[in-house]
Amino acid sequence: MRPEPLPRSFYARAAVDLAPDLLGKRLMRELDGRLLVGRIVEVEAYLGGEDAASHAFRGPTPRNRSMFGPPGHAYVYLIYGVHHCLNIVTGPEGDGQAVLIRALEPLAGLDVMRAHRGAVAERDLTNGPGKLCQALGIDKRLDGHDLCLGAGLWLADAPPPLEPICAGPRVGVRGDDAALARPWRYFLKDNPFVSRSPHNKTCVSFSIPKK
DNA sequence: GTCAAGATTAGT
DNA sequence: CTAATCTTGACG
Repeated sequence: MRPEPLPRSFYARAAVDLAPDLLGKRLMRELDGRLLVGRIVEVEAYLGGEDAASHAFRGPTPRNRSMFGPPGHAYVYLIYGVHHCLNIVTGPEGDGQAVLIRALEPLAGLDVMRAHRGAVAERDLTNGPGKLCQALGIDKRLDGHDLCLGAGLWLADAPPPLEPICAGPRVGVRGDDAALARPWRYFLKDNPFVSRSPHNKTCVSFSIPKK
């Protein structure tokens, strides 16, 4: 049976609220009749307006226009002209909020991921935003893709992670603006599939607020 | 039009 | 540390 896609209502809230909830969820990728599955272990929240590190900071452009569309869609862009990065659009339409998927724990279809990534260690298949896109065959053709259809690319529910959740500063974000230093990177403590970062040890413990 | 920097990665 | 080389914003 096919895992059902998470409903649009799941994505219709602030990125900083959704981001920690994405940890443990399954990222499903259907490619050439194969189902590739990864468990989300690391994410970063990016806001619109007040967040100078967000691509949405200066308003819509041809590249980032899908960020300003309805929640529950993908925002895929090319970084440094080389690597693709996958974001989940969140919040109200027009806000430009999104959550960057930074690392996965590979669960199924590892042979296909290896074919895309070459001869690397299993932990290096999907432990970075560019790496996981390459492993899952995600590129700009999926920019704007609706994640609520349950086809091609979508997210499926899963039990809450057993690992504690850590929060810390976002990777590769610099500047003087106060928002830039906010702990909007979330990852599973001591999970070996989290991308290597100097902040992995100096993390702030974090709990998902009860509903 | 030119130019530098960027939510990255693999390789000196 | 640097090259890979797409997208954007600052500038003339």
